[in-house]
Amino acid sequence: MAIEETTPGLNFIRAIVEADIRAGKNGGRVHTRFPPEPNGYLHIGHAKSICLNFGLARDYNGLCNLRFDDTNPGKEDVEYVDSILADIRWLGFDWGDRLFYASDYFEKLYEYALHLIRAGKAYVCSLSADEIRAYRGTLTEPGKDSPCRQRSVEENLDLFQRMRAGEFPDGAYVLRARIDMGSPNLNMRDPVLYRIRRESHHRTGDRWLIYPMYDYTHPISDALEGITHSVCTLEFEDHRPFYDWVLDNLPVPCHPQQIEFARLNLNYTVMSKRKLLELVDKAFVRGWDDPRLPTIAGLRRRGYTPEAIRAFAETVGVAKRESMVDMALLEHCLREDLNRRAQRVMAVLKPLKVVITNYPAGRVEEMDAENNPEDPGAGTRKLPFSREIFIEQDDFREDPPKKYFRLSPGREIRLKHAYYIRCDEVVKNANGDIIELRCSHDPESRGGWTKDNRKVLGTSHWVSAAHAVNAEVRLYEKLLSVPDPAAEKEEKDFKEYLNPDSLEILKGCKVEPSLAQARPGDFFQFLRQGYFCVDPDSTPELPVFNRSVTLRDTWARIERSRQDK
RNA sequence: UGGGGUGUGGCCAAGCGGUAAGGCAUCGGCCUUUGGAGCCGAGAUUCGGAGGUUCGAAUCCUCCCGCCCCAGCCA
Repeated sequence: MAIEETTPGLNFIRAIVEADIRAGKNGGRVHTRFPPEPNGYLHIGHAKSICLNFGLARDYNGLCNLRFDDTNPGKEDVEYVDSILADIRWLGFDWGDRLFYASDYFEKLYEYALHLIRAGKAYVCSLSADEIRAYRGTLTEPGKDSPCRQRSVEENLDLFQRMRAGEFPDGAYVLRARIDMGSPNLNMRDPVLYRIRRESHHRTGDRWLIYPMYDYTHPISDALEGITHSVCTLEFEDHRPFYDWVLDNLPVPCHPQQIEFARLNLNYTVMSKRKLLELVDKAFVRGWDDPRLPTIAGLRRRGYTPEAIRAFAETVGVAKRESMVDMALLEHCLREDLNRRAQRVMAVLKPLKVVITNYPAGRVEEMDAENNPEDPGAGTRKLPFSREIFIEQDDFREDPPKKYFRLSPGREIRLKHAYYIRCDEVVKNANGDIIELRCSHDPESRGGWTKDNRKVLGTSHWVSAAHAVNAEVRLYEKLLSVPDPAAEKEEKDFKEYLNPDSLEILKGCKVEPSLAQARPGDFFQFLRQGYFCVDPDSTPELPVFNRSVTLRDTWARIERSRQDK
């Protein structure tokens, strides 16, 4: 694994793993696995688990398998396995030749089931789904034994084989573990091991008519692969006694240890597969890779880097308490990565024309611009400057408020890498809209300096009108308008909280000429605005940029706090 | 009113009997040809609450309270 992060501090799982290594457990071996079900796209929460499992293997000289938990054919699809493979690879992890599918083990799983039946530890039950539920009891009352619990081994064997052979319709029988209907842990009240499903499986086709349940499949799959530490999320804590029961009652090669941690929750977004699927299916977003979604595909299209996501996964930590991580932390991780690496470029999103009246018409100067002040090795490039330029509409106020350090009538600012300009005249149309500024430049300020060292109010980005490239820019905001719909007073459907302003498409943006060559996947810092990446929709005729994250914006904060008052 | 977990500043999170790490966010200041970046500084007399043990407790004990998960032939 070519991951460069230094070994992170110890979380409780690493503490367990290190203690096991010290104790010589598993011969000092560490072997984890990431076990997604191919029924949806991976999201940032999965990324945390991926980084955890692959990171454990990386840091303790171990291995991490990728295994698809594909035991429910009705919900699963190859589209999902393909996307999952691509996303994990993109995140920077490598499972080597250890790509497995639970469906690879169907035959062995079946044989193990036979073993349980012969040992009197599993039986075929003819109760209906409703009856099983009724017999299960409740949280506070014990369940009742199924009348089928005493079926003979021979009859169970015969029935189970015939279930496989397809002699019965869906739902006619299930295979159940015989444990304890009085257990306070519902998962131990004779859980279902196999159900009949006449469904075609994306890998095994129509070979199977019975499918094993997750709780039965998972421990055996782990054992067959020699997993040492089986890391999963908190909701499976109650399942651990059954995980152990399966392994204790079957002649499996080893007994992995299941360890549970709290899943990641992020505010202002949705993380459940069900909700993500709904947003995609009902076209609230443009697809699984919509840049507003916390899916890996969406984050990638948004401009997130694998490095930023990995750093985030390390930073949030691993623990057992339910938590809600602030989206600002994710954004911070992206900024930190991109600040070091992104080339700075000039892009005017909402253009305002400026005519520099004392600059000769037809003259073009090539100004030197550094590509990245954080990285001297990034070099410089030439920017054409001419009499007519565009600046940002936000960089001019006819009536500037206090602390506004930008252009206004009579005031002087610096055009980054170019000249100082002073605003002499504001041109408006019949509606009173400002359509043009007439300014004069100081020829002595070429490059953005003057000998007298006088201070200017601020520095603006700009682009030469004659040389600018037209572009489309997509601005993204939070997916939800509230941090946590579940915490709202009124219980509404989560879709009620979708932020109506999560996407703003800007046409007619003006970007510096070098950006005509930008390719999908390239990322930049649009000076003073944020980090942007080239969208796959981009064409040579019309580049399309996605805003990945804004720069920290002190002025915006001042204005916001003024509004609050 | 069964069982399993969990409660440390706004959000994460260390800490495992010796007197509250770190990150994000926030607020000041410095610096700045990005109101970016960077740098410096501020904030829990306190660890869900109440008792107790101890020279000493976030860490041990007792009781109480809050929150999460479990009654799929989903994972």
